[in-house]
Order: sequence, then structure tokens, then C-alpha cells
Amino acid sequence: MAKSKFQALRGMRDIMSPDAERQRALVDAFAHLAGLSGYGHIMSPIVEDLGVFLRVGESTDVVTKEMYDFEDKDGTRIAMRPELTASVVRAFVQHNPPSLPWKVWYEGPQFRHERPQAGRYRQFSQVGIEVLGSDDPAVDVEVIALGWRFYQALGMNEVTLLLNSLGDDTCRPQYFDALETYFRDRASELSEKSQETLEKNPLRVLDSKRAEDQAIIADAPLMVDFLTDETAEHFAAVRSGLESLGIPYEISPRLVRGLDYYTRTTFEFASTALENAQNAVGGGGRYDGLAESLGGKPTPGIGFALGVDRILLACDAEGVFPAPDLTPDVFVLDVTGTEAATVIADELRMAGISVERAYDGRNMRSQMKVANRVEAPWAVIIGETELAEGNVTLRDMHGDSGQTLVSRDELVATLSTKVAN
RNA sequence: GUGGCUGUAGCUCAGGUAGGUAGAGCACCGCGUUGUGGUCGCGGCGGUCGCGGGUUCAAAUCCCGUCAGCCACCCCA
Repeated sequence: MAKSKFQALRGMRDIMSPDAERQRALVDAFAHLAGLSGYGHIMSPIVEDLGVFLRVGESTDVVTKEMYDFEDKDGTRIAMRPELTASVVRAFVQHNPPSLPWKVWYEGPQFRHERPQAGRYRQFSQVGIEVLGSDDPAVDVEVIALGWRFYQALGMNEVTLLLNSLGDDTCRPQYFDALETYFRDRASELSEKSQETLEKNPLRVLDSKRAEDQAIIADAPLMVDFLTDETAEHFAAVRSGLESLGIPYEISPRLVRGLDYYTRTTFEFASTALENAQNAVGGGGRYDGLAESLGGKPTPGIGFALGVDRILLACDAEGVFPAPDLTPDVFVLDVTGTEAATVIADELRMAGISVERAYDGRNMRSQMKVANRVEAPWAVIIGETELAEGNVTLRDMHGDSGQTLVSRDELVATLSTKVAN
């Protein structure tokens, strides 16, 4: 490593070309799909009042331990968003959109102060959607399908959809109690860590990966056995909808999610191509009580967030969705030392032809080497004799058609045709 | 947050377990071709061996600390 006085903060990194272009292409693909389904783009602030997030996850590490929060210059307690659902719901409550359901998609960085690992960064990026104002199971199906179709659009095949229902206000408390009783009776057999988790939220004990907890978790009561008729019906409608779309899913009765606000339908997308523990490439669910807890009218909501960085890692593992090709159409060389290269490059670019060129008055051999390195299929050579006669030399860098003399007036037209092919 | 592994040129890595003052391949630059690339040949640039301290006549090499990355736990996207 060359010595440099500063480096990016822990868990944060510079995403450079061509990875940055690849990430943008991913977001473009997502925006396209979301647009096809009638979702509008929302760009919300990166920082919010701390309270926006406190309401949504008081028993979660995301909110209690990992949040980047600080006091603003006027004393307000603010936080860099650790997730986007809360921000979007805050925006929904604030603007009270007249026509429901309100459907939005988003993309952007989020911050969590965790110990970094591959696929887990302190600043990470997600794409996602949220729908507020309808609890029609068709909405659940549309949301899940959009996530699924997105992975497909990227070429990913090794994604598993895990599905569960966490119940609603009427049935969840009963399940919660049953689970708490069950775990408390066996607390001594649980790992120390799980005993702590039990105090905060018995549901989350189900998430433990510690070997000593597995036997107890395996026999724990299941939410599905506690669902009210109405909730069970909703869940059945969601499953049936997914089946009619041919979207495969796996019922995962112990799937719980990281944030407290989830109700009824919850789901996670896991990549089987990722071998490490960071194999969840997306997740989401219903949060029918969130709008109300942020001061709005009771409004059902559902959404998901997909981890951009992890998706890209999974794409690498599957060998799909490569970075976009940045090869220029044309490379302009100049040995006259005039402004001709500058002018011609500009003309071509304005005609929609991508152009790279040589700088610093290097000799022709060097310029050709650069043209070769960037793999431009065409080279425009500006020399003394050509320039004097109002011409330019056009060289085919790939094929064997050699090079021809082209009048400067016809260069743009000639190259436009060639590049189009 | 806990434990472990790793950190040498832009990249991938050797050297470290017998301390003696840094190497390879690729990449980059130049020459062979005073206006023509890809191959080949020759030459060159490039590192205070993550950082700080200690032991020693001498440290990339041993010791301590620290920072960063990775792995498991945790958490979750």
C-alpha cells in the first residue's frame, strides 16, 4: 500500500468504475421494473429525527446499538437512516397523499455501525418499494413478485423465497405469550445470548444460529398455529397468488425479521450462491401498525428492501449481470499538435458516438497502444497531410478492412453508420 | 460487541518458521518503427514490507500496541 494519510472509514468504501456503473445499471433495472408496476420514485433525506427510528425497533440491535445518531447544532437528536421503511412511512404521514394505495420505490445508502464483513458494510445500499393504504393480498403478491422478477431480470437463478406470516394485533400477542412461556420454561437450556434476547423479544430467539439453541427452537410453538381465521385467509390468498404466478416459495414458519414493526406477511430472499452468513439478499413484509405509530391514521403497509451490495456479490457467485461495457466507439489520435482532435472528438460525441482520445502530445505509437488497450473498434487518425487536405484517416481496429481516407465533412455520418452496426 | 486468520510495488503473491538492510509475474513508461496497436526483444519507473513502539550492532522477519480486511458468533440487506 502506498502511504496515504487517510483512508475510508471502517466499513465504508469507494465504489469505482466499472463497479459503480454496474451498481447504477442495477438501480436502472430496478427503476424500470418498479415503473412498469406503477411505483413512483421517492428520494427521502439521509438523516431523520431520531424518533422516526426509535418507534420502529426498540428491541433490535439495528436501532439500539448500531445507529449513527448524534446531536445537531441546534440540539436536535438526529440519526443517519439505518433503513428506509421508517423514512418512507414518515413521508407518507407527513404528506398524506390523497389517493391510495400510495406506491413508491427508492434507492440509496443506509448506515449501520456493525462489524464489517464481506457483504456487510457500515454504509450500504438498498433498493426497495413500499405500498401504503391497502391490505389486499394482491398487493402482497405484487410486492413479492416484483422482488422475485427483479432477481430474475438480473439473471439470478439461485434465489430462494422464504415466506411466513407473523400474525396481527389480535393473534400475535397470544403467540408471543405462548412462545415466551415455552422459552422461559427452558431458559436454562438456552445459550446465554438467547436468554438475553428472550428478555427483549422472544420472537427473535427463533433467529439464533447457535447450536445449543437449535433443539429447543425446533420444538417451539409456531405462529401458523395461532393465526386468526382472517389472518390465515390472507396468508392463504398470498400463497395462492404466488402460485398462480409460478413463483416458488418455501414456508419458513420460524422466519422472523430484524425490525419490530412487521405483521402478517413476511418474507426473505436468500441466495444459495452465497456461502457465508450474509446470504440474505433481500427481505420485507407487512407493517400495518407503523403509520399509526408515527402519528398517522391507521394505514396498512407492505414493502421490501434488497441489498445492492449483496445482490452484486451473489451475481458474481452466479456469474451473471456483469459490469456494463465501457468500450468507446472511437479513439481519436492526433500527431499534428493542433486543436483538430479536440474539435473532432467533440463533433463525434455530440453525434452520440462515444469517443476516447490521447492527450499530452504523445507519439503515434503510444497513441495507438492506448487505442488498442481501450479496445475501440475504430480509430480516427489526424495527421499533417490529411488535415491539410481536409481529410482524416479512419482505421478499422478489429477487422481487416484496413484504413481509408475520409473527408472531415463526412466523418460523423460515416462513423454513425459504422457504429450503429 | 466476542473470538480467530491476514496486511510486502497499481494488482496477484514469494521472502518471514536459521533476524543482515526487498523480489517475481501482470500492469505502467520508453526503445527497436522521426505517422500506425495487438506478438516479440531490450531497458526503465514503482515499496520508509498497514501504522506506532520495543528487543538487537542489525527487524519485512521476533515482541507489544494500534488500524484495516476477511471468517465464525452476533446482527441483518
